[in-house]
Amino acid sequence: MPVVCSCTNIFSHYPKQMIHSVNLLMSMYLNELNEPQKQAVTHIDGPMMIIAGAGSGKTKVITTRIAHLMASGVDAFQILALTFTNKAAAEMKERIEKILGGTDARNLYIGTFHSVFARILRAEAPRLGYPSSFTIYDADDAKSVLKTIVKEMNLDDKHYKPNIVLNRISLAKNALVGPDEYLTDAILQQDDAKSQRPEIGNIYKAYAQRCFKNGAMDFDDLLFKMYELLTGFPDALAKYQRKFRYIMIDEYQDTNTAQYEIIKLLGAMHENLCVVGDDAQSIYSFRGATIENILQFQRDYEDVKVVKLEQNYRSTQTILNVANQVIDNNRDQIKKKLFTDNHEGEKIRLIRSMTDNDEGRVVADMIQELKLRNHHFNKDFAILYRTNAQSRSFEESLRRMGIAYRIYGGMSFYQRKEIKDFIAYLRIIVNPADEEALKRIINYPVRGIGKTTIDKLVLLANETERSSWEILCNAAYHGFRGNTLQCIDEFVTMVKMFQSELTKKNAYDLAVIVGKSTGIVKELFNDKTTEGLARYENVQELLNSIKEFIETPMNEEDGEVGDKSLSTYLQQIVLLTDTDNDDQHEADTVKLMTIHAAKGLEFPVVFIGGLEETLFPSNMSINSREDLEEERRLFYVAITRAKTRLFITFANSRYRFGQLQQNEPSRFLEEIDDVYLDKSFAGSTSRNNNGWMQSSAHDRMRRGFGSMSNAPATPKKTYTTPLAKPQTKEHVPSENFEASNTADLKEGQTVEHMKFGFGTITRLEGAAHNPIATIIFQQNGEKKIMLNYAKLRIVENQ
DNA sequence: GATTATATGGTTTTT
DNA sequence: CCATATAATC
Repeated sequence: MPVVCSCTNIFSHYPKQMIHSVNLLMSMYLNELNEPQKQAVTHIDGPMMIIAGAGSGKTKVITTRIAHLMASGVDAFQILALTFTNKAAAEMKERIEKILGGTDARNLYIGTFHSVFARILRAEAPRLGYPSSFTIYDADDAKSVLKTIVKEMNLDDKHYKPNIVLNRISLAKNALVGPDEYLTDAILQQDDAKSQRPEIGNIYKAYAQRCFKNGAMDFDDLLFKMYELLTGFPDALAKYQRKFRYIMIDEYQDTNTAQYEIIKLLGAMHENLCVVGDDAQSIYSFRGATIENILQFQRDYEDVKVVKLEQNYRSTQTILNVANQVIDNNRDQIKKKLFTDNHEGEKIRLIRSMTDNDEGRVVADMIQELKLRNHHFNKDFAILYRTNAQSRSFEESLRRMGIAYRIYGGMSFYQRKEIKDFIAYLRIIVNPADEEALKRIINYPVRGIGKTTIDKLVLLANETERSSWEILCNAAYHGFRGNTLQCIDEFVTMVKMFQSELTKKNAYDLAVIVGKSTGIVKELFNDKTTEGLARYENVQELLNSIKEFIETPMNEEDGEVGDKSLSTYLQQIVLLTDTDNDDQHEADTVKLMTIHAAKGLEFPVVFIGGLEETLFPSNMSINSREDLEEERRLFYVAITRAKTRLFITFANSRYRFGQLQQNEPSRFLEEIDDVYLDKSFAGSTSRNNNGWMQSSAHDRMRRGFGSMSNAPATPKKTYTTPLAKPQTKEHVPSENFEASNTADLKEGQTVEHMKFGFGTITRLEGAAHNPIATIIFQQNGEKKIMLNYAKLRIVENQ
């Protein structure tokens, strides 16, 4: 090999004969950068802050900089890069690998705050009194613990709702306030007293104790305990300071106090800290993030190099102008001048519709049209919205049009009941103290350990300061008798068997044994309902995912605790989100997601839905300047996702909690100059008015049949038009359609169903309170109709 | 003790 | 509208 140093592989994709010297080599990838980008990449030692505007090539800069560090002789093992999502981490890894062409990138420590800290905490757990196989509680587990604590403390669960309490505790942890400090902090106590919830501090304390007893940490603990580790154990601090010589932080504007302090500690020895962020895109203050961190960064270190990336390579002039104009209404911001060399592009289209369903239909129509006229693919489109609940109307119309789509976020695969139940078994095997897992499975599948027994168990556990599991193991001693005792013993024997297999079998084989021995798989298999089938498939999918985990070659960056153990698997999946499964990411589907989930992504064509008061901005956020400005930043993020075309839509009214609610157009719309807008679809008295009225009348009728259309969605699957080939031929109800009294129905009658059309009743059955009619429809064949829900019109008596 | 009917209340946003 | 918590019934 003719070339100079160990850094050859970086340039392996360049023709060899071009390679003459290191300087020339470096200039090759540096040449692809603009001036400020180059400055950011080539700065090696000392603190640096990169203010990276939307679409300014931030990821490119970070990845190139890491490659450059390695080219300059920095050991990959000494580089730590922290991101907010697994997806961002994965993308970075991939891009660095591409630049390096070799395997060196494997040794980098790249991951989310939570997953990197979880890994470290697992290695250091004993210092903190935790088992190294500690469980990570997700929000559901945490809320469940809180619920039991509130009950045990005899507090009113109407006042102490798990969501509210957890939020409060979460904010405290993110601000590095422990239970004792919480209880003695006058202001916090005052706040809680004011909101009629004076006991939150005590709940917090009990919650922390309970989690510890259960050998569990919640999401926030992964930060909080990491901080405790670094501050409480100087040798641990020194160890990681030495290890991470170079640290990079992505999305710095979204860091909270805990993250900020941890970074500060880790970076204190070498001060090779590089933070990247954009204050205009700070959208996580509800999670404790504070823009202050960006400002404070310059105060904390001397000689901070500051680089601003202001050239946008993503969007058209028009899109950028609109974004700039909107964000300009915010008072709190670092002034930037984003510019682009891109084309002016088309105007932004503003679309008004009557209802949320119309909004969905218009967007689907528009996508169809653009596909035909401009040769777009499905994957060129994204539909973004403020709340997950908004996805439905888009989903329905895309389905009806036969357009393939994929929803990100919402309930993820691992949050489904059947999956959580199965996983609970795996959790209890690894960590028998995990009360939440035990609670889920102690009587699933039903084995005769009912409420009475469980209540007694919990009482005993609290009295004796032991875990429920320990008590179960000595059930006879603790006074359980007869059939109950037998059931308990059988359960204990089974779980102990699993535990003994833990060291002998790999995670997949063990999971298969669990599925068999518990009877879960068989039970789901025997459930032939649609939902049961979906659940069965989901469990199979889970087993597949475990297998995949086992078979994936081990990454060195998994470091000292990296292994294929069950507990590593469990740790990995709680920290995974729906958005992270990027196996489908390249699939040709329209992408639907919240704006939060869309951060960092870009799409050729973007639709932003629901630009209405009370929704966007959310009515939770209109009472303070800070909150409103965050909503505006959110809008800014949404706008800047678009590369060439942007559509903004809003509806006059939408269904909320099953009721039609009227809304004003969002105040944000007034902040956009008309010269950038195409409002031909937004007029209030346009010719389309007629069409709207008709379609919303149609909507109103369809609403009556809500029960028919919600087939359970299978996770991780792309919806390629389940309704494209409709099983039901659409029927337009007659003018005079009026539901008849179902008590008058007789066999042999001809009836009209609003959806299925005309048919003849062949059979009437079912209990009086739940009568069921079998009807042969002319268009749609035989159906069983629940008369309590369906509306039927008697056409003629036989 | 388990299965099923009824009531209630919930929508920001996420690791 | 939907999901989950409680009450009612077998």
